[in-house]
Amino acid sequence: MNLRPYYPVLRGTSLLRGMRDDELDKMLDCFAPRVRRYQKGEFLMLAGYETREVGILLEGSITALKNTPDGSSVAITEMSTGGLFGDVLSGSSTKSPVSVMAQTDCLAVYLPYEKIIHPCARLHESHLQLLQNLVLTISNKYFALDRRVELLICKSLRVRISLWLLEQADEAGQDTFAVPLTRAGLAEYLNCDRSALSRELGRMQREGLIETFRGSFKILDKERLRSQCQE
Amino acid sequence: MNLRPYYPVLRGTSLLRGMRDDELDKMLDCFAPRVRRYQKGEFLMLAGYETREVGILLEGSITALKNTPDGSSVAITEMSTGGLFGDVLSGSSTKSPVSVMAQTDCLAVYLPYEKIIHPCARLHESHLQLLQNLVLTISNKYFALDRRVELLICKSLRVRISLWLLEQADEAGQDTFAVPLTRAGLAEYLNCDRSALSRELGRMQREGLIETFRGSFKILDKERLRSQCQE
DNA sequence: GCAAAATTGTTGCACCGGCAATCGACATTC
DNA sequence: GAATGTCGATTGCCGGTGCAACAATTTTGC
Repeated sequence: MNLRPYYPVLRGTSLLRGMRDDELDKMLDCFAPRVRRYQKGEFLMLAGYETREVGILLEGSITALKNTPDGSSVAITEMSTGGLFGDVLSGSSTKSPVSVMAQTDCLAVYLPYEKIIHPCARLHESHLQLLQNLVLTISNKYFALDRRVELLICKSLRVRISLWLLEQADEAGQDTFAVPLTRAGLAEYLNCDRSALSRELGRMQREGLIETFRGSFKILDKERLRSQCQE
Repeated sequence: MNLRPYYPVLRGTSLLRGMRDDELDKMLDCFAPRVRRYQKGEFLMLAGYETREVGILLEGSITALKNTPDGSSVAITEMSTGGLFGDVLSGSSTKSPVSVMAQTDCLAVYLPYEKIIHPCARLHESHLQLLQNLVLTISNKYFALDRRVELLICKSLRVRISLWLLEQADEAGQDTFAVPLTRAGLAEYLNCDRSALSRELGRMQREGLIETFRGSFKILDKERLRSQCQE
């Protein structure tokens, strides 16, 4: 299958960021990737199985589901066109802790991990860049998870919220920002009850620390907010 | 510096697992690694800085410290000879979230990340293995952290303990096992108070679920223990 | 433009678990 | 053997937060 029409998508991924057409040509020639179409609701990946391929979503969107200890499953991430999945997994010998389901009809291409990790003898410069990108991608996911842990181990909800707000503001580069999260979603990320989150955000507003409206947040007193984290 | 005396140590690391002498010779020749000695209490790595080297501990032991939001720092890991540090970090563009301190006098060798990620033109087979090992190492750390998150998001302490016990038993391959953790250490991992942990373990013993003595645990009723995790 | 569904805020209640203090069992050192 | 330090267990207290229920508002679908 000719992947050229999808080169802009591929270039947008953290794995193949900024690669030129001729570079992609050469690499994809090496990889001989398989491409597959899915209907909404089909599974691209099943929890409990190993995988030796890195998937890139060319069309549509997907949901990652994690099986809870009690048998049901909860959504943990959503990804749209250009999304990468199986990247961490294919490099490890672990069985997948998540299933990946097609949220809409979609199209995915799979790069064999063996080919990625074993640069061919021609040793294309772009392949080395790809390797670096792979490690970078995985490492960044590691640190994202690490920050999450740092949030989760904070005992009081007030601290978790404060840390999260400061982190978001830092990321946004300004003290006013919006996030694409509902209250329920934020509560889940912060691992607390939705009503408790509302309650605490309300308190923090009354104390003049922040202002909130839906997904928008404004930090009014950064210093005092930082001091909330002390314990 | 001649590293030959340390080849057994290097072979024991997840990065250079099982490499033959001649392979190590060739690779270390490529890498031109630096070696440095530290006195007890010196820092091998400082939080807040980037690093572009993977460190391997050749002698002695080290402690990884994480700066808490309130300014102090807590120990999160200890490593002895053969320990690997900076592996995840050097592949990312993140600033180190941890400092690494020499717990005893020690000796470390540093492999430049650039050289690791850019296999030289001679394309040694062992270098490709090294790359695979690097990705494997980082991926495994990711999944270890992922399991930690899964523990932490469980609301009740009873569930967290039950999950942990089942995971440990699974890892040990039998229902009786010992872990090198004090109660305080376990409490920290499970993110709870030490006394609360004792209380709950006591309750679980009275209920006939488990038996504990110091660092030893015995699961008496695996089925019922699993059912504890339901909510 | 209306009904249904989703999202958010609010509040009372109950209870889990953090905290602090105390005790006993052991190990280590002088 | 006395002194000291480490580790685990126990207990009373009470504050934070999960839970359930309901109201207010916005969004979605037809």
